[in-house]
Amino acid sequence: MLSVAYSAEAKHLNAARLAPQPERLEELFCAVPRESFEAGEGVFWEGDQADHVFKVSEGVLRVFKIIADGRRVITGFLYAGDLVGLSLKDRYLYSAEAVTPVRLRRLARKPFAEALEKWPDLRPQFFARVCDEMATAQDQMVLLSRKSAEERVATFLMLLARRLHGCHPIGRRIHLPMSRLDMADYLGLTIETVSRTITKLVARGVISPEGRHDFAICKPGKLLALCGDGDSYEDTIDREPKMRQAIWPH
Amino acid sequence: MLSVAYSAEAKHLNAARLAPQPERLEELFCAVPRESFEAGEGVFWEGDQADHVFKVSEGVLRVFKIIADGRRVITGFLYAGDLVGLSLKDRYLYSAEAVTPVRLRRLARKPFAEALEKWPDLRPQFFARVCDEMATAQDQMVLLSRKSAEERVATFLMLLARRLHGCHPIGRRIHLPMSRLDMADYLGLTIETVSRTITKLVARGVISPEGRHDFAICKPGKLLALCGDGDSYEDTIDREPKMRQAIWPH
DNA sequence: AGTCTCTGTTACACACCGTCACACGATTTA
DNA sequence: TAAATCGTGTGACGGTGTGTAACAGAGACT
Repeated sequence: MLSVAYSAEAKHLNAARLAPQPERLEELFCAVPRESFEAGEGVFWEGDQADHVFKVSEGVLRVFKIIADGRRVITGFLYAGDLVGLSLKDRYLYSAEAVTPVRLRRLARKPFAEALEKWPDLRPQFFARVCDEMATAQDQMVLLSRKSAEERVATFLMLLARRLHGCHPIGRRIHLPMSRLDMADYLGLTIETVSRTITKLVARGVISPEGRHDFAICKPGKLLALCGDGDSYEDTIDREPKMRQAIWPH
Repeated sequence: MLSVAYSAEAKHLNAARLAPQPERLEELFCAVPRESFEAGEGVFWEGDQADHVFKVSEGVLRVFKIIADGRRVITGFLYAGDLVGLSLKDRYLYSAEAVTPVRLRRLARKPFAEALEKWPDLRPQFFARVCDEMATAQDQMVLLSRKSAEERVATFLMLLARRLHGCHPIGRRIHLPMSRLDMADYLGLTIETVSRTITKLVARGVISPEGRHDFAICKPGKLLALCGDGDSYEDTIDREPKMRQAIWPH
């Protein structure tokens, strides 16, 4: 199963460990075939032996934990380009399911780890990924700990807007591929509260619906203000596209 | 400033980069003198140039973020042995202050990073640290997202009990060095709710106060049940002391 | 001792959000 | 076509936790 579907990356025909030095972490995944998952299908489960690292190439994934009474907490949504399973425990810390139809590439830990050992240039990139994940987790803690329902929803919309901003430099449109329940479990709210809050934002003209899962941002400034991030040093202007190169290890 | 105050570690008299290969990550910090901070004093601030990595050797630190209206979110408490500032951004993601009088060792990023490059055996340990931090953050998200006030406080008490458990294998006593406000900002509650909830736990005989900042756990089983972690695969029995060695990179 | 300050506790009214219930539209099934 | 199912929106209602208090205790200081 060493054949590669994606011909543009055909220069890496061999298994990752035999390939020439990759410049980018993502290239490690080019050597393995893509797998497909239907919407709702599980990729791995919390507590499973954590044998693989994944790279999403299409679609959206949700990662979540379940606690007593079946309460679910979605700790993140993962989009194309994101890596999953980097947390270096022997077992997965969370479960992962496809929100939309998903295509991803799976790499066993061993070759992944060996690649990191072998090519030091990859390590800063890897650190940067883990670091971003940590930063995101911290922001989420802030959201869950101290933000109101409205601030949570606004923050979520801004998050998605920024994410799409990467693809569509213009365009104030957001697409919400996940259900209201997913949003609720991500934001620490209920579906009803999410629904009502969105309705309220629409009523105020901050956003405007274009179907159930698409919205236009009519007042970006207002939406940003509603996030409640009136925060220390973070500037209001869009930061430059995320540096994927870690600052250190030098 | 190469002299070392702590004579028991005098074998590492030189700067970390010149020292013999350390077996443990912590040893990197032996070469630098300890600094002292009074209770309430700041160590570094969110947004500061992240030039240093710290190891707490005595006392307790709180790390936190501030958002609009001065709302504060404490993302963690750090005890002796914990490392701070590992997140690999160019700027600190959070601020750090001393809860109690604190002594810590500070290492510039450069020698720290160089040590990681030079001695591959240290990398798994470093990964393990970051990974633990990630796992803790996830648990905290669960707590903040879906747990009731009582479950939050119970979880917090169990956390501290387990932490002290490392030092005192027996003894069902917990010491809360931080104020109720700190607890509240960590648990996403208000001081009043924290206070009320503790009172309730005392009234039910689950814990019993021994001064404002010390409690005895009278019914450990009950307290554990109140945590709401009735969770999938996590066993009820105490896990073996945390592995500090990462499973991989092998 | 007496006073001041700081932290923690308790009380009560209120707000936000969760719970429960049902309606609506879209899609699937009989 | 009718019925069922699912995701979603909206309303009424109530509970958990909040906010504003006042109060109690423990130290620190004169």
